[in-house]
Amino acid sequence: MNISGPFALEARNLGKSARTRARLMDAAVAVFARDGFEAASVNEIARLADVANGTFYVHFKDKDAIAADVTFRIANDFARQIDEAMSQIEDAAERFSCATRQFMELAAAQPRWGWALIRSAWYAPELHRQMESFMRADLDRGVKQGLFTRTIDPFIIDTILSMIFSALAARLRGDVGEEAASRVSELVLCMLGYPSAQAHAVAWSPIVLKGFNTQVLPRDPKPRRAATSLV
Amino acid sequence: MNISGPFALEARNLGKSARTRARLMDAAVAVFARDGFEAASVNEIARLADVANGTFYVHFKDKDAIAADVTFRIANDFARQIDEAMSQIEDAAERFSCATRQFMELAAAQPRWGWALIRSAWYAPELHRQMESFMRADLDRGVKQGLFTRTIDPFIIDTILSMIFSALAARLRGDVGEEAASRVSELVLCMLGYPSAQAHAVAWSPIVLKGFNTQVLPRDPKPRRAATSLV
Amino acid sequence: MNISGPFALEARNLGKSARTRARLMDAAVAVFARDGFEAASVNEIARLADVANGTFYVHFKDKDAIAADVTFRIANDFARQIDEAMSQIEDAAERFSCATRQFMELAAAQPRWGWALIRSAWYAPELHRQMESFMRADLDRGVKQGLFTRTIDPFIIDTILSMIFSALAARLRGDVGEEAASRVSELVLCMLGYPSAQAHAVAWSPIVLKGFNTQVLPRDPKPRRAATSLV
Amino acid sequence: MNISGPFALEARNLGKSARTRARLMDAAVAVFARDGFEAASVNEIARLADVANGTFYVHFKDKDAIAADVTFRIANDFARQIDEAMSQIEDAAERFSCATRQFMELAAAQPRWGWALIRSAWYAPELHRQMESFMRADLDRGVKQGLFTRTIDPFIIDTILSMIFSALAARLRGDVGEEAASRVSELVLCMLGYPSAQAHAVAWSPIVLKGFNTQVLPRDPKPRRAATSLV
DNA sequence: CATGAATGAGACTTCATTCAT
DNA sequence: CATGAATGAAGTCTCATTCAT
Repeated sequence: MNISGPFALEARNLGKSARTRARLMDAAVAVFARDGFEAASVNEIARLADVANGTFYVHFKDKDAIAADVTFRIANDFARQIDEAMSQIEDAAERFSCATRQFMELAAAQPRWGWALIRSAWYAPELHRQMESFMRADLDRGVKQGLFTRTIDPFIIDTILSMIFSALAARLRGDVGEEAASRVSELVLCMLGYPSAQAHAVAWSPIVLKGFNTQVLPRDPKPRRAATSLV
Repeated sequence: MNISGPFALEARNLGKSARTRARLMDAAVAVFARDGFEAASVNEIARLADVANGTFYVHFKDKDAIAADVTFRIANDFARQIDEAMSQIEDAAERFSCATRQFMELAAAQPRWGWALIRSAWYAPELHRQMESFMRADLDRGVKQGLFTRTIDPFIIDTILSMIFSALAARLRGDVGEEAASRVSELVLCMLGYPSAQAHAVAWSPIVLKGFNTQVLPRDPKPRRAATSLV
Repeated sequence: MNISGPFALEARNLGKSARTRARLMDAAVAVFARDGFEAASVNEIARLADVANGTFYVHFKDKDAIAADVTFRIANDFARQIDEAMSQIEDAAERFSCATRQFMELAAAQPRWGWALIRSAWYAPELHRQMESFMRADLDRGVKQGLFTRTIDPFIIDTILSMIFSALAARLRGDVGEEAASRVSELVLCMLGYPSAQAHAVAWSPIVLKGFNTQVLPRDPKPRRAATSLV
Repeated sequence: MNISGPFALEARNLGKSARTRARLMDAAVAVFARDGFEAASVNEIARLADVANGTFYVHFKDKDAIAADVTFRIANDFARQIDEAMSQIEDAAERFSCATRQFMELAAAQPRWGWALIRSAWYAPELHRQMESFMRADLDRGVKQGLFTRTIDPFIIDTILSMIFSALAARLRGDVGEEAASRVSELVLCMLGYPSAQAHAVAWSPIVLKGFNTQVLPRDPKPRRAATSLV
C-alpha cells in the first residue's frame, strides 16, 4: 500500500533515511486527511508508508510529533508559494485577497493537505500561531494604508482564520466551487471596513493562481518570519 | 467522582432511572468538553457519573447516542431561552445580535456545555442543521426588511456559524471577555451589509441577558420549529 | 415481542405465575432453536416472553434449569404421543420404525422443538438418558422376538440416537423431505440385523402419523418409565 | 500455563513467529476440546499459549480464523496419514473400514484433536464438506465394485459421519475401548448392504494402525483432492 | 536504520444475576 | 410475583510502544 506524495517526491534524491521519513509524512497526511487526527493510528500510517510499524518510531517520537512536523512543513510550503505569488503586490486588500485565494487554491489542488490542515488544526497550536503571524502583517499594513478601519487584534485574526477554514472545508467537501475563496475574501474585507464595492472588485478580480508546486521546504528550515501573510 | 450538572438538577424529582440517565448526560457533557468527542470514552463517562460501566448501556446504545441526545437537548434548551429573550424584538439585526449575545452568554455561564458544543459540533451534523435553520430565519427576515444586502445561502450561514463558534472558543479560553459576543455580532452585521455605525450601535446596545436557567426541556419534546434563530 | 407456543397454550387456564413460566419456556425453546444453547441469553428469552429480565429468575435458577425443564417436558410430551400412537403395535421392528417416524414427524411439525432438542442435546445429558431408556425397551424386545441379531448395549443405542438426530437435522434444514424418517428407520433395522427386504417394507409401510398435539404434560409429572421407546 | 502440542513440536525449528503461532494453535485445540467452540475464548487461548492476549491478534483475525486453520490442518494431517495407511488397499469395504479405524485411532491417540473435531464440527462446515468428499470416493467405489447395495447420497454420508463422530465421542469419553472403531465399521458396512459375516470379518480383521505422527503439514499446502476417504 | 513480533493497557460491549420497589 | 435498573466480570479487539534481531 504505497502512498507517494509531495514529501517523497521532494526527498527522492536524499538518503534512505530521509526517504523513509518522507514516505511516513506523506502517509500521515493521507491518514489525517481521511480519518482525522484522533482516529489516525500509527500502524495505519506505517502501513500506508510501506514500512514496518516499528520504523515509525525511528523517525518520530509519536503521533503528535509527526503531526507537528507535517503541519509545520505544509504551512511553510504554502507560505513560500503564497509569498512568491504576492511579491509584486503592495495594496494590503489585494494582498489579503490574493493570499486567501492562493491558499485555498493550493489546498484544493492537494486536498489531502487541505484536509490534514483542517483536521489537525485543533491539535497543532503551533500552526495557528504561525498562520496568525503571517496574516497579521498584511492586516496591519492595511490599517496603516488606511484601507481597514477595524482594529486588528488576536480576536479578529482568529475570527478570520476560522472563516477561511470554514470556507476551505466547504470547498473540499464540494459544497461550493472555486468561488469560495473570492466569497470569503470579500466578506472579510467588508468586515474589516473596506468599502463594499471595492471589496467585491478586489476579491473577484481575475488573478493568476500558481498551481501546486511540490518543491516542499527542506527539513527543519530556519523558521520563516517574513513580514507577510500565509493567507 | 461525582459530576452534578444541569441535567441532574432537572431530574432531581424524577424516578431513579431518569436521575441516573441525567447523571450520565452531565458526565458526558463534562467529558466531551474536556476531551473532545473522539477522545471521550464510555468508561470515563460512567466513572464520572458514578455508575458501573455496564449501566451506561442500560440508558444509551453507544457514545453517539448520548452525544446526540446531549447536543439535541442543549441546543433545544438554548433555543428556548434565546427565543424567550427575543420574543419582543422585531428588527432582524437586533434579533441576530440578541440571539448571538444570548447564546454566548448561556454558553459562557455553563462552560462545559459550551465546550461540548464546540468539541462535538463536527460529529453532530444534526446540530449544525438545527442551528442553521434557526439562524436562517432571522437572516432572511433581515433581507426582507432591507437591512442586509448580502445574499443568504448555506455558505454564508456556515461562515457565520464558524465565526460564532470561534468567538465562543476564545471567550471560553479566557482570551477575551464578554465583549466577544458584541464584537462578533458587529462583525457579522457589517459583513451582511448592515451599515457600520448601526451595526456597532445594535451590537453594543445594553441588553438584559438571561442568566442560565437549568430548566432543561423534558426528553423527547416536540421538535421546535419556531421561525427564529438559535444564535 | 410475544412468542406464544405450546406451553403457553397448555397453561392458558392456570394461574398467572404458571402462565408466565410457560411463556418463558416457549421463549426459551424459540431462542435455543434459533441461537443454540450457548448463544442463548437470558435477557433474550425474557424479551421474547414479554417479561422483565428479573422475572426469569423468579421461575428458573439459570439457563441450565430452564433448558433441563424444557427438554424434559418436550421429551415426555413426545414420548406420550409416541406411546399412544404405538399402543396397538407388538412387533418390535414395527414399533421402532413407528416411534422413529412419529418422533421425526412431531419434531418437524414443531421445528422449534426439534431444533431445540438438537441444539441443546449436548447440554442436557438427562435427555440422552431418557431417550436411551425409552429406546432400549423396544430394541430389547426385538432381540427377544428374534428379530434383531445385534447385541444391544449403550454403544449401539448412542449410535442409533445420533443417526436419528442427524436425520432430523437434515430434515429440519430442508436437505431432505419427510422420507428422512423411513430412510433412517430402514438403515437402523438393517444395521440391527433385520432382514433387508422386511426392513424396507416396515420402514416404508404407510402408517397414520399423529399431528402435533399441544397438550403438553403438566409440570413435574412423575417420571414416566413406561416400557416403550421415545423414538 | 504452557500447553505444548503437535503444532509446537512441528514448528520447533521454525522462526519465532511460526512457533508462537503454533503454540496458539495447540492452545486453541486444547480449549476447543475442553470447552467447545462457542464457549472458547480468545483470552483463554492466549493464556494457555503463554502469550499476551493482544498477541493472538497478531496471528489470527479472530476465533473463527484460528478454528478454520486448526480444523483444516488437523483434517489434512489425518487425511494424509489415512491415505498412506490405505495406499495398498483396493477393496472398498476394506478401505472404508481401514479409514474409519485409522481415523479413530489417530483421534484417540491425540484426544484433544479428537474432541476439537467433535466440538467444532458444527461450526466448521468446511470440515464437513471435506470429510464428505473424502468418504464419498470409497463409498462410490464400493457400489461400483458391487459390494454395497445402498444408494450413496448426501443423506447417507451425513448419517455415517454422525455415527463415526458418535463412536469417537464414546471412545474419547472412555465409555468404550478401541473396539469402537471396528464396531462402527461393521455397523456401517451392514447398513450399506455388505454381507453381515464379511462385514464382521473386514471390520475386525487385524490391521496395523499407524500411531500418531506429528509431522503436520506445512501451512497452506495445496489442498489435497486425492480420490480417497478421510474416514 | 529497519524490522515486525510481542506487549498490555484500555476501549467497547454483553450478559447473568441481584435487589429495591 | 413482577419489575427493570444496576452491577461488574468477562469477552472482543485495537493500538501505541518496545525490543531483539
